[in-house]
Amino acid sequence: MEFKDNIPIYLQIKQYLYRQIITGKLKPGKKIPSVRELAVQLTVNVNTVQRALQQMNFEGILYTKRGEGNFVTEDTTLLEKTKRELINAELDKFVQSMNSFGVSDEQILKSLTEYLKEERK
Amino acid sequence: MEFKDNIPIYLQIKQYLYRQIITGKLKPGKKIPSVRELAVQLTVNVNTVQRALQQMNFEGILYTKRGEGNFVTEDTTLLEKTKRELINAELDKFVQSMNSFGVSDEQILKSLTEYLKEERK
DNA sequence: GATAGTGTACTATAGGTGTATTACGGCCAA
DNA sequence: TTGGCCGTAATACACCTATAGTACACTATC
Repeated sequence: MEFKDNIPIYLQIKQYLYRQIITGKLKPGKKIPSVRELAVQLTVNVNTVQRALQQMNFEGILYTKRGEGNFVTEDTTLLEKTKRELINAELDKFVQSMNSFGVSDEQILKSLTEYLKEERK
Repeated sequence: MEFKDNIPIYLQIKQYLYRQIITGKLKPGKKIPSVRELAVQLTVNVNTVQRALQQMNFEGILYTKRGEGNFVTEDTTLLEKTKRELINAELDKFVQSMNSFGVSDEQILKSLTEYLKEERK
């Protein structure tokens, strides 16, 4: 996995895992790869993976069974809520950013529509 | 100025200045506040400001007159180009992010439209 | 020339991040 | 019980970021 500089890797791992979970690639109640496996797979140190998992554990999106592994929460309500929140945060960031460039709400929609058209080529 | 953790301050300063320039709050050819002034204004160390300015200097968006100050470039073509690039980068990030959440292009437009409606309340 | 304001450079220090390594304790199946 | 996975913890090291402080060089102005 490639990591951007300027953003801590453990945060990028969190993002990665959140996306895996939200898109259903990692399913509720299912075991996720072990810290050592993830460390190898992401070419990162075990400690770095662990920091990400610890936080996600704290956030309730994962739970840990010592000696067994980490599992995706079965709380589908929380999962849905998390997804909505993440999407909303993206919208927030995006609109705020565009506004700070002096782009009005109407222009944002226009730009995005054009962009999506361009992208499809 | 409030800074987000997890992103280097000097990068946030760059973003801030880019936005000031792009939105015309800092005009082409005009002197920008001195490093010491900015440092106080942004409650940050001089060195941190300087790193941001150095990079922007290198990028051509600013030019330095030693002993006088930093000035916004008069190359309006570059300014326009920069603005387009920054906006495009935002669009890129946004769409990519939404896609990674399993949101299709059509859904993105829908979500954004709804979001903007909500926001206006 | 003196002064004030500008950018620039250097050192030292502190904290966060990431790595490498070692070690310990829990779980499970052979 | 043993061996092999698990998560967890602690340590030491290196790097980047940010701060603080000091000093120097350049410019304009009086």
